[in-house]
Amino acid sequence: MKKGDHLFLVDGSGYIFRAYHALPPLTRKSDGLPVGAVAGFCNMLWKLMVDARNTDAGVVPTHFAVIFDYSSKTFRNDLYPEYKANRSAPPEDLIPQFGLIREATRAFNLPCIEMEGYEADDLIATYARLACEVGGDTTIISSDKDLMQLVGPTVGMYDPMKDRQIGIPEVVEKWGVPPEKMIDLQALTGDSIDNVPGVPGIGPKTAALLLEQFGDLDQLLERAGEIKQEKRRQTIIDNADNARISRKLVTLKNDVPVSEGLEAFTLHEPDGPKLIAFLKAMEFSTLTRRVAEATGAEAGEIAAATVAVERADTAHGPDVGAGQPALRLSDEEGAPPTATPEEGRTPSLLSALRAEAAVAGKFDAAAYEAIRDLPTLQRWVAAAQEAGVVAFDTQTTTQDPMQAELCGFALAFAPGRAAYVPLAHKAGDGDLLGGGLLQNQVAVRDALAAIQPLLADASVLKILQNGKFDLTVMQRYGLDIAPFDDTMLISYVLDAGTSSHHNLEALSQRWLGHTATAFKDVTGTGKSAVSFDHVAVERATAYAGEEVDITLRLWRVLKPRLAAEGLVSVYERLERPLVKTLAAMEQRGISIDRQILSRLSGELAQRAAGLEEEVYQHAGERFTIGSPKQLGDILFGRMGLPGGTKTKTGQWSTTAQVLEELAAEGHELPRKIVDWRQLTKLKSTYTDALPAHVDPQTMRVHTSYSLASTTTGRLSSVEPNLQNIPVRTAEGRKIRTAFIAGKGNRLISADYSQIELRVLAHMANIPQLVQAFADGVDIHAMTASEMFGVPVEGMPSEVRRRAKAINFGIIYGISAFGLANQLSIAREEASDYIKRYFERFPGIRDYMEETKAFARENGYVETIFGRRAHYPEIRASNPSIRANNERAAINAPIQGSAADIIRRAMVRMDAALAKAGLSARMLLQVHDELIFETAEAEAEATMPVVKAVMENAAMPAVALRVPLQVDARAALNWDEAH
DNA sequence: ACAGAAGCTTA
DNA sequence: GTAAGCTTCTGTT
Repeated sequence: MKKGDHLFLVDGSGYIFRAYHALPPLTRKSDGLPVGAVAGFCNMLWKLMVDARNTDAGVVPTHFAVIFDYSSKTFRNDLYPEYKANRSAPPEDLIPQFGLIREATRAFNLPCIEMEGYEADDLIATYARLACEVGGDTTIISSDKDLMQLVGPTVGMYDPMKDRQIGIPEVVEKWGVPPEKMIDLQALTGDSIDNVPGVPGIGPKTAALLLEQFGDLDQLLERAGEIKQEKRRQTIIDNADNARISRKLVTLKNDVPVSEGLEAFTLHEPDGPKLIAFLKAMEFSTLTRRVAEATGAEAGEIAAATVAVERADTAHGPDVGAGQPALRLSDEEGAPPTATPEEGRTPSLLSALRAEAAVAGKFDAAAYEAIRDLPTLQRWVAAAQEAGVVAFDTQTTTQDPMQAELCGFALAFAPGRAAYVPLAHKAGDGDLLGGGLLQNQVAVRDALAAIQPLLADASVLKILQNGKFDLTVMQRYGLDIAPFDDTMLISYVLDAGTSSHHNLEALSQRWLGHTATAFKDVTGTGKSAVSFDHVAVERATAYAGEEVDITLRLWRVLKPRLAAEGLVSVYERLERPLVKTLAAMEQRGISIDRQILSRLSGELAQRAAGLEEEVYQHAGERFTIGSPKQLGDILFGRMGLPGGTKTKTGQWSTTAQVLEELAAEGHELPRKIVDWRQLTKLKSTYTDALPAHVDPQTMRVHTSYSLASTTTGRLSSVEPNLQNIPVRTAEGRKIRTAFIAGKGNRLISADYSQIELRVLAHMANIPQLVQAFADGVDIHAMTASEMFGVPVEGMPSEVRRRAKAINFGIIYGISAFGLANQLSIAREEASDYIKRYFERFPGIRDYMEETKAFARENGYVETIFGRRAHYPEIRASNPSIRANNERAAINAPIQGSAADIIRRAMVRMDAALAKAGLSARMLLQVHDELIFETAEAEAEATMPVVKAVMENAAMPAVALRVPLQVDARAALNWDEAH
């Protein structure tokens, strides 16, 4: 072990008890052998080995050992015979698991360390010290407070069950003292479980206070007479000896004469077949599958290990886990694997190795080459072709790919080996109109001709970051890019939810430990900003070279994780193919009628102005109506209306809901404010903003879809957002009439009916819901009928409305508070509804509880198609944060599965239309709706094809228990088609 | 010039 | 109660 290495020490004994008590259901193998703690232990080890770099610290172990207690008798019993004397025997069903857990450790190819006369904690202290002396770092896998005295600059702790790092600040936060004072604190507080006496009546808060005051235990005992509180003074004086003996008991021994050195802990690749044999013997099917996927082993071909388990009734000695392991694998233990070339590594180890190497790799901007002539470019193309993998990135005049003009492009075929090809950089300052083209640049036509064979070469994988941008730009210049990988999307598939940003800067920081040069630092900001073609070529080369170098290195780190974590098919089927599909949709754009919008804008302006005057009349003064602060002061301050709620910043809330309630009580002003807000919202966000987005060349509106900005797998739409065009009110729908088909064409809108409830019915497998969807009945009416016993025929609309709100609530991870809010009813009443619902649909409650448990266990949830959404705060101790995460975790598989289904439809759509001989073009996606434009004559023939693709989109990957239903309509504008 | 809060639009 | 993006106002840089 050397400087920079990282040692992981797992507190095996501590973990056994925690895993046992944290897993409520008694997990047993089919023969009745209890294995819950073993399962928890194996999952934890696997997660640590595969995912270590996902932790906040982003550390990867180079050395690894699992430490156990040998027996309950240690040198501490010589100091204090009562030490741990009142500890009761372990629970009966835990006893056989001690040996199994040691065997599990060996199956993982990890050293299993224990020593007579010492506790695991002493061994951990000793190894942490040894690692520190050779310059290495240590992470102790435990949350035991007894180990916190070891925390320091090179030693941290990690709690795998709460996914929490424990460093110096966390110790101070929890105990009020730094780690080096933990010994004195424990000496004062004692420990009833371990029978460490301490000083009676002194708890952690008081102990921290005293240590703060006196510095340390010796000072405290020496100057105890200075303590002001009489009773406290006396007990400390009386118990000084107890405190001293307690200190000896809690002080960990860091000089145990250990037999194994740190070299023995070097982390080896797990032996797939051996591990799988053990996991199969334990009947851990999920983990077996994961390990098989990650190690490339064929689980079906590996026989379960034969087991001989020492049962509780035959156990002997104080600690049944001690001594000989209770279980032997049938096959011989192989020799530890020696260093193997990279090609032989499993994906999980490969990605770990690469993550480590990537952090170590240095960036040198001066090493990037500016390609100034065609022969040099051709040499680079040849080198990239030879490498088979090349990162590619465009530099352009604007961020909008529909407007962007190419300034140059960059290539990298190995870490540190990057070049930039300036094509259109201009001379001097940007003020001078058309500041002439610089000399020594390859002509755009020549450069494109040179690069085209590379970008189209089927044997060369192009690595892009947010490839939709580069693909769109290059397609506008007539070039296609295939095949390609997209590092942004790989990161999104792996880490949706763990991190909200998958842009180059964030990924570089996280995975390479490298702060990427900011775009703004190159082009300037605000008024003085210039477009990239006005950046000096040398500077541009440093920037563009760095970007593409980062992209290539990220790919090397992230790509193997897809296989290691079983996410290849999500990436290859749901993400990567959508890049091309969306690029095409964005380039097509949609036609809008600017006259309609401009006329609407005028009307809205007039009506808003009229309302504005009336508002001033009623208020008795002129003020900024759009300022909630001023409005709140006038309504609830000066006018003295009964104010309802305050916002979290203490301002009066003036939401539409509050104003509507006031209006219902007969106040006129709030009504006018609500109306004014609606009109100005429509005007500013839609009628005025949309025309500004019409592309001068195409005369159409081109939105941009973001593939990686939601946690659940939905797309989002920006600049402009075409996924929130009004529809609910008549006034708002007028906006939709401005979205029109081109001359001689029709728009087709096709939307899924109740897709999320159908997904829920499938996932939770609820008989009544499945039947209702099979029968094609009104699902909300059916729900109401089940809940309230009201027949569907002649059902009052209010009853159905309530059931509908509950159905939506279920999808959103229902709470009584939220449902009460939605229906404007008392929370108790909402609570009753929910109770009644769960009585009628107990499977839904089970499903929700199982989803929460899965999320707590794994930190993420999965869609039907295997997409993951991470909720790292699901185990937060703050009940509000935890509840928020639980609701989100319940919603994500439902919303995400629906998102996956429409993604699958979109990926297949263009080919299906082409195959049917139809010319319809897919233009927009609004979560459960697709908008097409087609020739009028083909509209009728197009709809059944679209419907079929959408309704069968889950197949063949998943056969849903319920049919999907799609409604399609054709019309001249979006309002009528919808 | 930018950031956060409040509010409103969609599925 | 889920998931988003955009505009306005307001206070800070």
